[in-house]
Amino acid sequence: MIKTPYKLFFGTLSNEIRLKILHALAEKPKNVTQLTNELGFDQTTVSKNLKRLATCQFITNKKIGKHSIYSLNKKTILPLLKLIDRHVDKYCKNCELLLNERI
Amino acid sequence: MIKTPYKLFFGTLSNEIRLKILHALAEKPKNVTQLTNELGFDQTTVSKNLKRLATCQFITNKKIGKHSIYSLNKKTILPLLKLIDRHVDKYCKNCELLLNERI
DNA sequence: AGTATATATGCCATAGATATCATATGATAA
DNA sequence: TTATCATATGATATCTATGGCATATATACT
Repeated sequence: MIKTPYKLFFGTLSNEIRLKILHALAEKPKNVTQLTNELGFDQTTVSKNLKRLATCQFITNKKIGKHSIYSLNKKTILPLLKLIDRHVDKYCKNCELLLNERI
Repeated sequence: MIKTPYKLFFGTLSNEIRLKILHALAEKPKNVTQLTNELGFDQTTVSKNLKRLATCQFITNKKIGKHSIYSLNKKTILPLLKLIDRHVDKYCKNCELLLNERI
């Protein structure tokens, strides 16, 4: 059980697959099959992670026929990632090193 | 092994204890003992989570004698939390409901 | 109806993250 | 030096989160 929005939201963003999905959707809206082919994960894995991203409203979806098309919520995600990028730039130039050790 | 900065940073923020530490440090800089007493966790737990927060530069520390004083990096953390707050306000008014179910 | 395609959900083994115990290191004072 | 306080680290048991299998649901077409 997730207790706070912060934990829910940041937890959603701390997953490689979900980050890749966000990246893939940054280009343009895509359906599940497209994402599955592009990313190479199981379709059920993609679906579940899409659900979690949608729950957080980081993405939205629109059903058209059999297809479920997901779009990035750019208004939130882009500033969020930009903030982290600026933080890395400003404070974590040597961050690469830390990534190789367990913290 | 943590592979990307995003996963590292967002993972750091998706933990109750670390969020509480950030909240406690928002008030003023504190040392490990103060935080331990205030939050009620084991001292070693507090120390380790402080380390991870410091690794991400979300907090900084200054050693004075035997004491290690930690301060919030307000320039990053405050805008970050504000961004999430605005997102919740804008898109996730009913978010409380989702928090009670597994995603 | 049946078939094919697209997406979603329940279950579960397992990988990953976590808190705590025991212990170590460091710093100050007697 | 020894004792004490403050903080940090290593090992480990436990808990959580995860991806993928099997399956279910949904939609469209014949």
